[in-house]
Amino acid sequence: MAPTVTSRNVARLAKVSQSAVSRAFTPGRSVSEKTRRKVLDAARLLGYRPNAHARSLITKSSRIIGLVLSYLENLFYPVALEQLALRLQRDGYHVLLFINHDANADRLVDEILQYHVDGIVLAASTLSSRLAGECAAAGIPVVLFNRVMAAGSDGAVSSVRTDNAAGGRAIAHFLAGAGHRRVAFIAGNEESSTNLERERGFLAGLAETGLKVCGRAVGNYDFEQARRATHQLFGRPAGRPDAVFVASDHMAFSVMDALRFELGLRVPADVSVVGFDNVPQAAWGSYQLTTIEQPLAPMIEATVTLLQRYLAGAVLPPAENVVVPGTLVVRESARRPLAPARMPQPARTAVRAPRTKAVWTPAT
Amino acid sequence: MAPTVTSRNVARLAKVSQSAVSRAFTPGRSVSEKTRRKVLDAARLLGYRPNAHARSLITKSSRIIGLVLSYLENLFYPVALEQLALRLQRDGYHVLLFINHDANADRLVDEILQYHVDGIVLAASTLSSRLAGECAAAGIPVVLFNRVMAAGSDGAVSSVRTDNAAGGRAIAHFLAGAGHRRVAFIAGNEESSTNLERERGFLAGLAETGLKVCGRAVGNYDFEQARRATHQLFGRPAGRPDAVFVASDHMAFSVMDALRFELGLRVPADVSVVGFDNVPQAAWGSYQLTTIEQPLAPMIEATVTLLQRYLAGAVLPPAENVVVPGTLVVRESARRPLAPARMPQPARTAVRAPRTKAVWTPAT
DNA sequence: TATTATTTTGCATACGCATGCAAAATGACT
DNA sequence: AGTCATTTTGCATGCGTATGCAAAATAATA
Repeated sequence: MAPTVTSRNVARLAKVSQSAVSRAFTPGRSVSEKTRRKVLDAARLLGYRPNAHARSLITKSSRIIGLVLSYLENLFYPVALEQLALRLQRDGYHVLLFINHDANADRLVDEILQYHVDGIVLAASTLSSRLAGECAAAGIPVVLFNRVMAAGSDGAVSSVRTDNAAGGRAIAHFLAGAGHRRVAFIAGNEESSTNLERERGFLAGLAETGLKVCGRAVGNYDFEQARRATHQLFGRPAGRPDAVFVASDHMAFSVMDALRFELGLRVPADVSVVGFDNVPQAAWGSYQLTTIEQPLAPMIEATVTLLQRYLAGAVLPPAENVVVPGTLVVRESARRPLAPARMPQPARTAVRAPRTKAVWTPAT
Repeated sequence: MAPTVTSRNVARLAKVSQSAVSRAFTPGRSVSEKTRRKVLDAARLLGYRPNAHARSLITKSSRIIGLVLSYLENLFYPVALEQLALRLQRDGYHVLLFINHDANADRLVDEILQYHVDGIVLAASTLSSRLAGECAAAGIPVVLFNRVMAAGSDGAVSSVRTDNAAGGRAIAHFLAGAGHRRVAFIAGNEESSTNLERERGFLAGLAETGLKVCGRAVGNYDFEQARRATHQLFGRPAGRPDAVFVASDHMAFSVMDALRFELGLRVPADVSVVGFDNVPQAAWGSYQLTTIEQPLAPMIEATVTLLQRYLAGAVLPPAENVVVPGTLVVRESARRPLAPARMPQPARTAVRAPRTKAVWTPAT
């Protein structure tokens, strides 16, 4: 195989010491312009680049962020992934990917920790508190993306998410304002914090307008299951809902297709459909989906900021839960309110949850 | 920060030597069951996991594969990414992600090589031959995914792709067989090998049935540009095509939306639309897109096989270009032929291109 | 030019682990 | 119990780099 080019080889060629080579490649180190030039020339000649692994062994920083994802078919995650990776690259970090279908989180954690990543972004599965503890013990910061830890978990972990409850509530008022009285809900994964919050906000919003949900089915954030849920709710004419809030855009597309092409219903004439996420497809002509936008840019920014706060500090800052406001994007998949929707309080406000004290303390 | 747990700590606790710890964590090494147990117990107690960077420093294998992608909005890539990452995880490898929007490949290569990845999968941008040379010099195998090197490039690099030409040809015969006489083409990125091959095959296929393309526009694999291309081709009634082959599904969705909702044309009654890729959305009710399926499973398998052939061998095997057959998936977006399409020769055949000799030789 | 302040450089060492080698331990067989 | 084959173990070293420290070189000042 190719003989690895080391800093020593460069040093010899440039007639300087190995340390000089190292310093020439480390911004902010003391090197004269002359030797720096000599080193870089020699390095280019030999095709040398510093070995990141050897470097991380000493600096104790791999400049790698572990990202845990599950299914990528829902465009929300690929797009977020792209943004996050780009943002991190700007700062010299890179994303090591972990796909986690089954919830076999044990092996996953082992694998992640072996790489001594500088941080973990979790956008799949819910972190067990045991798992959070292990990362904490290893001194690795974890940021939950688009999810929070189950209430009552002991380990406090930082998180970034959209204000799901406010979004659900805004949708309730929007639908009620449009005169809908028979409103249904199609849930995602019932365990997930996103679904719990969206549903809670939705029900609360309905209650504020004197409504109750008239149908509920579970789509589990899956395209096919959402289709079945649609048949379940809209299969028989009797007592059919005239509006439905679907817990994610990805499912909402399935719902619209099923309504139109399998059940012969018109959207929005017969049924109003509202989603959540505002993935790119929501703007496509075939769907024109009214939905709550999850503002990716600020979410990514918050994620990176949280990570950096960890990386910078000698002392570990407390866990923080960032909540970003979502925006109702009105398109054509749902009837519009005649008058602007009335809401007791503004549904979208920047909410910053009270900082949770970190339970885990840095081991020296 | 957390004190790093090393193999020495474990060794001390387990009352064995550091080498014993190392061996206990390396399958296939000589350790008695007794000490192995002792070591694992101590390791669990301390929360020890071997440091992948230190390990890779010695073994000269990072068990990391670099994956270069650009835009993830076209679902083909996220899905491929997911499959690939899963497949590699099974073998103990992991994916380090590089997003490459602008074609600033120089910095990219520097970054990748620093991590001493065991291999590179390139699914974005076309590798300049200079770049291929650098990877070769560093002894890092490169596999192009869904693309090939520009003809005439000196560096031979392995690749895996669908038989794009055969696919384009099959589509031509399919459309001609359905009685279409005014057939247009919407190109992707005109530089890309995928587009070149698909277009070439399409034109060849049309020629075989005595047809010529009656319109052509460029969508550059972009949703919005595909929309504009559609207006360009179908904007005026005079001489309007009655069928169009769009170089990717992702663009085809845009084309269908534009035809239906902006130009008031019916698909397939007024215009037949055919795509390429068979991304999940192609099966969705709103599109029901007739398209060529890129068989992901065999493509991933071939990619991994190629990589492993490199990783295993002490001597570098020659570059190999794997071509996998695509399948025409007939749905509702295009008129169907009355009689089964007649084709001089079967359009889908497993073609394995002649092995290209590797131009670069291993440096020792 | 002599003296001091400042920058640059090289030396030596450590990061955490795998591995060749020889010593020790174990097992097999007279 | 004694000899030999085999397995297990520990020692020592090196992978490629960063960094503290002291020596050397340079710049600044008198």
